[in-house]
Amino acid sequence: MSLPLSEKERNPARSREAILDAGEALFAERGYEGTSLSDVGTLAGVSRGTPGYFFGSKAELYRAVLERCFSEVLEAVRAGRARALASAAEPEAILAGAVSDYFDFLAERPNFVRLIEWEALAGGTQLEEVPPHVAAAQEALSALRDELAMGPGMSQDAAHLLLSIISLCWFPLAHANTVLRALRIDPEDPAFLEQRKRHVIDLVLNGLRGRFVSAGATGENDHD
Amino acid sequence: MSLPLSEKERNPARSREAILDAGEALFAERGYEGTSLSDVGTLAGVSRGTPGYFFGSKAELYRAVLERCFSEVLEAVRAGRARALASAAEPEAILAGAVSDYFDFLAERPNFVRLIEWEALAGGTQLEEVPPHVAAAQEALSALRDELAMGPGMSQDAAHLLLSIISLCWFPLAHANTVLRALRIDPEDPAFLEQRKRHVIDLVLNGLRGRFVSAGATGENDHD
DNA sequence: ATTAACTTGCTGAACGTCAAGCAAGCCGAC
DNA sequence: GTCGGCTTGCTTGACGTTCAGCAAGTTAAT
Repeated sequence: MSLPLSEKERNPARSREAILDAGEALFAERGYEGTSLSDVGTLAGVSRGTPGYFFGSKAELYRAVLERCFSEVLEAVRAGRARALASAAEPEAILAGAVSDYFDFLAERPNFVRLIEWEALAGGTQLEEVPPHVAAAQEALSALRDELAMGPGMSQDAAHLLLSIISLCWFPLAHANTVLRALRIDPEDPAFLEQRKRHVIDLVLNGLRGRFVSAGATGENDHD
Repeated sequence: MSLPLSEKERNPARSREAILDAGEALFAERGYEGTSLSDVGTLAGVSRGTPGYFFGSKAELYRAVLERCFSEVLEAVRAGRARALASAAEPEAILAGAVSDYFDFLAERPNFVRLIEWEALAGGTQLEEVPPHVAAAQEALSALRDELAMGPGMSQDAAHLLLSIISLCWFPLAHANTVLRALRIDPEDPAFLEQRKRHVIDLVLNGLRGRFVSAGATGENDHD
């Protein structure tokens, strides 16, 4: 009979998790170079050397953090896709809902956004070796193609649309300290976030209707 | 009479410039923490200590790099605005041209994009103290408001539209190594860039027409 | 000769990694 | 049941490297 493991006992599983959590927080906050294993240890409540003991090296700890993060993302993509497939709503409403979900997903995961921003600057070399990353992107792309029932000729359009959705949702989160601040926008303001989400969805839907739908059936975004 | 200053003579102005150039390249490539003054000196063709001699400290060199970068940006914004004011074209065409120009501007300045990405992750604390940064954003916003002849009630819409334009142009450049690679897009491909630019302009124009313009006058983007 | 434009040597701090050490649990022998 | 040896979890000290900043030195221009 194993008791719930009091705070002070040995517990490798909990130590591992604590180190992963601390690593995620610190790598997201300060980047790979800006984070020392000593800091990770301190934040995790273990000693200087323990992160190295469990993960072998700083690089491997970093990769483990990325891996765990992207598994969560991939899961979310699959869940979203399943929900879309099961839904009886029309494509526009489904797309609007998906954009809304993605927007919220990112807004709730600043660590994820920042980790990828660091990776983008570092060249994305670590990211390539994290399988769920590519899988998540590819599955999202397939889902969008399927949902929009696009012919093979329009597959480029799906990629562009997906890229635009990601750009629009992502950028305000990544650049709260630069562009948004210069524009005197407070990214914490929930009113801004709501306006923003609506604006993004409108842009995407208008873009989707594009040149072949007249401007009659607008004005209702009945997602959420 | 001063000759064109041969390569080896002393020349503080040229050394300063060389150090600024090297600093810009290295800070953009590796970030503030990842760049050593020794590296800057080597790339600038001077010794280890010279960057410190001219700029006092690493932090001040960094700020000087940002300052020079943003002066260029501010100049470009003002030039663009002047061109728009002098143009007799209709607002849509002017907006399309401005988006196209901004798109190209960013694509030609990877250092600028990367410097700001690093700043975004560092909290933007240095950026705040670089006056041209805020000025450029504010002037771009005013220009957009003026151009679209927006009433005071729609000023939020102008900010959102500007933010969207920036997001759409910026993101593919910043995330060539992460999202684009996962989507199997080659960001170097000129065909992609052209498609992308068109897509962004279409999104923006469709978004602008929004709900009050019918889908008749589309299909021609006669900018460039 | 004096000043400005550099260069070189040095110092102290920070960091990743490795190796040694210690303590807590486990397990079979008795 | 307890004792001795072994493994595992974790800490601490040490080494080599890197770097920013300073100080002292050296060379070129005026």
